[in-house]
Amino acid sequence: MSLHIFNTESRQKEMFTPINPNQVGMYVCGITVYDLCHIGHARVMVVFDTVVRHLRTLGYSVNYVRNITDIDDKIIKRALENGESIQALTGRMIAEMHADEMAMNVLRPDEEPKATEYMDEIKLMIETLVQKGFAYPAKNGDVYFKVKSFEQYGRLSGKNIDDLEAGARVEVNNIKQDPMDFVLWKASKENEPSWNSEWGAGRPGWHIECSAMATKCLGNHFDIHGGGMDLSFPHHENEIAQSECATGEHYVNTWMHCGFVRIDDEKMSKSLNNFFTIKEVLKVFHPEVIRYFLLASHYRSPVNYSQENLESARASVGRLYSALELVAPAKATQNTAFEASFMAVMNDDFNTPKAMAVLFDLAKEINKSKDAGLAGLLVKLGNQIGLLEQDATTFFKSQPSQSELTDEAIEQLIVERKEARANKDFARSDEIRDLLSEQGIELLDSSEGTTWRKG
RNA sequence: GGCGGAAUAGCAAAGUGGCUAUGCAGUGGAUUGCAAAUCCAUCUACCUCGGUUCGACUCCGGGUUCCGCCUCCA
Repeated sequence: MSLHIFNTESRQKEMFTPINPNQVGMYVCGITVYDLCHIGHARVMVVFDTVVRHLRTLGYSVNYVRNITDIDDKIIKRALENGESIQALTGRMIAEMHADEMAMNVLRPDEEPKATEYMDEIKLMIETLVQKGFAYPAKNGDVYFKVKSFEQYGRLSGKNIDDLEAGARVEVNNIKQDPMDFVLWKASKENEPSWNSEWGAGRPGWHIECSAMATKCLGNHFDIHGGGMDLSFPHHENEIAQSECATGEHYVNTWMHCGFVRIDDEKMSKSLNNFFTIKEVLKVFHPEVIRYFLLASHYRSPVNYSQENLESARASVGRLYSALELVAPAKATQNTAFEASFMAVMNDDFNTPKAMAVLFDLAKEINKSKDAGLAGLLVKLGNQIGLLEQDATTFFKSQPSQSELTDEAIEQLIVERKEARANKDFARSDEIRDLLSEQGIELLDSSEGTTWRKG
């Protein structure tokens, strides 16, 4: 049983074999930090977090690198609008991003290189490309990559250079030798942050940042490179061109791209202004509910964000936790068919929806058998994909809710209801149940007494 | 125009050349003072038209519709 991953470049599932046995180098394109992260960003974070967790479960030592783009046109523009410095803006947004990740139970990457801290590597790579004849400085101080000098350009996206030119959506620019050429170094305008270089003051283009950082952190040739679908062209195509021309080595073995989060069947994005930030959604839904929602579809498929879908996800996660509330987990039972299926489906290109189905089958078995070892196994397998990390009671009490009631006030009402029930005053008892129900608080009676939960 | 991806029950979402996916919701029953949770049973499927096949939702071909990329984008 071995891991198979769908490689965007070959458009098929391939058996995964790391370059160095037992070690995996993985680079994922991170965020441009000019605003808060939205649910689309959350998907990339959660998907690749799940990939890393599974690779580690398989015993690989993973070096997970995810960059931060902390210099770019949008950042400059936003800082100016806000009347704050670029560092203040990016520093704030990076802190917010880390807070979002922590809330979502996303493990921090092993390295988070920032573009502004890799200027030497970036300039060196551009220099090499110019020296080797793959790039040229233009008269205005920009430096461009000569797309036609790389014969294999288009091999990742399956695009043909001639078709691209016919598309006529490329920037009109008489400074470039060819309309397809893309910028490696941008001459700075007045009042823009800049770094000195042999081509004059400027800053790097977006594509070269990733090539330089990935190469510096993981070497010229590494195992996995990931990102959102929209990055496969032109960003990743350009990375291949830059890196392979500069180093002369094959850049990446496996390309992974995750699908979009949609709103009303349209891509969620900042430019369309139809996005929900992670923070907004966390106000309404528990982080594990959001994580479940994102993993309940295959990572390459689109997911549609909606209130209904999140509510359904909440009920589903609740079913898993109900089993754990019913049976306190003990040490996980070893060598079960459940675990074998779970591993098998995860090894099949990270089929998390099928992995969930295994979890539900397991939950059903726990409900029937009351087997504490199986409950432990449910927790163990859930944890492998970043779910079921909480105690069941804590989970049910920590659902975001509109309730104004304090825990003490709720307990108070439960005591009052207990007395009413003892006196067979069921009218008052039901009144209290309804009152709490309106606040989103559910009461659960059992032989051991009454407990409550939110949601 | 070029390249790529989708169409599965009320909703969400996997998958398979013949064998119950799974979850939410619904229905009937057990259980409960009433509920919740749970268990048992149960109703809803594979866009369309052809072809291959003993047999296709699954393979092949033609349609239709939707989405993404080709410009910054996760």
